[in-house]
Amino acid sequence: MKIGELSARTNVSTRLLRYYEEQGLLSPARLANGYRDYAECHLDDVWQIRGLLDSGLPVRIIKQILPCLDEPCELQAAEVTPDLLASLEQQRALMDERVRCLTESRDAITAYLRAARSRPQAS
Amino acid sequence: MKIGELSARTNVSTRLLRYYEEQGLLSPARLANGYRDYAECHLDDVWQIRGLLDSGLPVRIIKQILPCLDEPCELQAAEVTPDLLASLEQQRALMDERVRCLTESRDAITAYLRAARSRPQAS
DNA sequence: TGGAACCTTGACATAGATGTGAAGGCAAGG
DNA sequence: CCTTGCCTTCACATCTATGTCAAGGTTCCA
Repeated sequence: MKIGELSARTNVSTRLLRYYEEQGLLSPARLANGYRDYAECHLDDVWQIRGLLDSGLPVRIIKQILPCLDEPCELQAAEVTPDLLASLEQQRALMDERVRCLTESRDAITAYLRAARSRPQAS
Repeated sequence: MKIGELSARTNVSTRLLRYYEEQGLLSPARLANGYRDYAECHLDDVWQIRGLLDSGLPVRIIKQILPCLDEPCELQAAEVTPDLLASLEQQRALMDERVRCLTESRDAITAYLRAARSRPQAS
C-alpha cells in the first residue's frame, strides 16, 4: 500500500510516516517510480511505534525493540550481541517501572473519580 | 526540608525542582527568609512527577493528576468541575492504553530474551 | 568580622527529541 | 491538460530540560 493509504488506516500523517522512516523505524519497499510500498505488517509496526512513543520510549530504543516484536525471533540470531541483550534487559526493567507508575496513578484516578461522583457537588 | 536536601534525596537537580514549581507541579511552603520549605510528601510528588514524565505524560496533565494522588480526596471537592472529571476520565483511558502497550512489549521482550539465551550464539 | 555554603529571582542560551509547514517537482489517471 | 498524490528538502515549532550568569540575601562557623 502507498503512504496515503497507510496514513488513512493508521491515522498518522504522511509527514510523520516519512519521519519515522528517516529515523530508521520503518523501511518500506519502493515501487519502480520511487513511491513507498508498505506491507500489511507495517500497520502493526505503526501502532507499536505510536504506543511506545506515547509511553515515553525514545526512537532509538524503539528501533531496538521493534524487531523483537513482529518477527519469528529466529530470523535475526545473527545480530544478537551481548550488548543488545543487556540493553533489552535494561529497557524491560524501565518498562516495568513505567507500568507500575502508570498503573498506580491510573488506579488512583479511578478511585478519585468514584469518590468525586459518589457524592453531589459540594460547595 | 530545603531544596538542597530534596534534591539530594530525589536525585533531581535543584534547577529542575524550581522548574517544576514554575510549571505549577510543586508548591512548597516558604520560610520567613523566602527559602522553599518542602514537606515529606513532596518526596513522593517528585517521584510521581518523574515517573509520569518518563511515561510520556505532559506537564499540564500531570498538574491535573497530582492532586488526586496524595491528598485525602476530600480536600478539594470545591474545584471538581465536570470538565476536570471528563479530562481525568480521558487521561485514565490513555493510561490504560499505555499500560497495555508497555505490558505487551515488555512481555515480548521477555520472550525474545528467553529465546535468545536458550540457545548458543548462532552465526 | 569574614568567608563558605546555601538560598532567592530573573534572564538568556542551548540542547535533543518529536512533530509540522511549505515549497517545488515528478507521477498517475481521468 | 489538470488535478491529485507522492517525492524530497529546508525550515520551523514545541516540550522538557540544562547550563550559566548576574546580583543579591541568609545562615553558620571559625
